[in-house]
Amino acid sequence: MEMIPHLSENLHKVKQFEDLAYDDIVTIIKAGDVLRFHKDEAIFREDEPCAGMFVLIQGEVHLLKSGPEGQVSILNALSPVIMFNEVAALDGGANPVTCLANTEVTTWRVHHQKFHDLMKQFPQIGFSLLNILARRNRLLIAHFDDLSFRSVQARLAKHLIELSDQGTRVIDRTRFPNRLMAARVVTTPEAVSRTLKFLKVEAIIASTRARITILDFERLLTLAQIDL
Amino acid sequence: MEMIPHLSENLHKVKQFEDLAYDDIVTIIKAGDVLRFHKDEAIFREDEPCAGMFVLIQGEVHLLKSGPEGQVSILNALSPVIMFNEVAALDGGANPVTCLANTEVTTWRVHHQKFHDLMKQFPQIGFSLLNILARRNRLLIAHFDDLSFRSVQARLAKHLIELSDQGTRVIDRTRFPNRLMAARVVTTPEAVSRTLKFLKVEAIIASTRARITILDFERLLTLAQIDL
DNA sequence: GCTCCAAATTGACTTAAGTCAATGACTTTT
DNA sequence: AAAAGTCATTGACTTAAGTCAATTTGGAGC
Repeated sequence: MEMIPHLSENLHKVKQFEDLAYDDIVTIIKAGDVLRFHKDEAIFREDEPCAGMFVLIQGEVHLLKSGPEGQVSILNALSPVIMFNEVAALDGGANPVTCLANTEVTTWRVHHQKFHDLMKQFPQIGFSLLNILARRNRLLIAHFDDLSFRSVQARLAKHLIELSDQGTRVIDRTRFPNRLMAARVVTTPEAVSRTLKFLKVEAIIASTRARITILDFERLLTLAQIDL
Repeated sequence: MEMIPHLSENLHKVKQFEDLAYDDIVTIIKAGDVLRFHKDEAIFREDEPCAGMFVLIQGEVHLLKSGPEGQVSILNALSPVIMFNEVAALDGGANPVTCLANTEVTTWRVHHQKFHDLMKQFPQIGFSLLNILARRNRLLIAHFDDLSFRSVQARLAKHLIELSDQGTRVIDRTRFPNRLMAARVVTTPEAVSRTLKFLKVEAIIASTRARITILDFERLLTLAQIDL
């Protein structure tokens, strides 16, 4: 338990836990375990019995759905510090999605019964969970909208905007290979390649094997069908 | 306020309120208003400022997203007694979806600030909201899965199963015209028509202009890619 | 009965996007 | 440096599903 100081610091960053005293945090930490995963390892899989409530401490994880022929659609990419699988932990049902470690990953986990005990003991956890769930809901509704009304081109344009939102206009293709973008946009790597080529020809992006640079944000927004 | 006894009975059926005393329910009712809507009237629209938290008392409402060319994708059809627009009420953001009255409708509504006051006063509301949100989340994840991996044929097969789940093997086409099924399955009325014809030729359903009868549940499940 | 109407059906066509296979470019290993 | 491996790119083809425009159907009302 030499990890408790370190962990408590991390758990404290989880919005649900931010109003709690140090002693309470220690209590909470003791209710769960630290689990580590290697890159590309499955943390849990959809339809399996509830794996519990996780907090991502280090690394990056992907929440995804997999199709009958091994296709993969990514719902969300998570960075620390954040909760996940809270839906299954709440209702005790099967994991709704598959969760893969996209890097070396450190998590903290509580079984869902214990999680319920904690919520009883610290009602604050439950209340802040409401915000998380509301946010997740909005994200999922946005996905529904995208898949209902946007073409692959529009979805990819939107995704490029999102990727560049978090920093510069440059996207490192070794971090985001076509296969990964395809999974996020719900299409194939070939379609990504062709769409990127189109954007390149139109001088909306510059693209080498190593990186994509956004040249014309305005037109990308138009293609993404985003009206401001 | 002659409606209070009637309303209190209805609100009591909302899971969030079931543990509350009569006096508390009266307090809650007074915090909101009863609103009525005609068939096909908009109760609120997506992207507009938070319309508040609603409870459906009577009638049926559709939660939907609308596309740039007037297309419509239905996320959910609600029957009493149930809450809706809780996401916007929680975070105070814009309504995430459009809500249409599918029949004459009676609702009860609280503005989101008052809703927050109520949650403070009656924490039970917040806790049971967690369950609702978890359920909504699972529904949305299922939609994501459907749109990612299932063809129109598979989605329609699934929808027919869902419709017949709630009763017999017979579906009244005057209640569920092609346009409506298309909106639920995220496709066009023509595609619904063609798919129904295919199912008819394959003797999986019988279909007249008035009603659809499911003949072969097993094969419908297979087409819907549902494995039990 | 007949008329009118909205919805369903059907045909013909277009199109976005998936599939499969070949090639090319860069990286890592040995 | 050669070999192997991975990923991107491109071409050729297929296919599911959307579009548009008749045409048909089965009421609802007269």
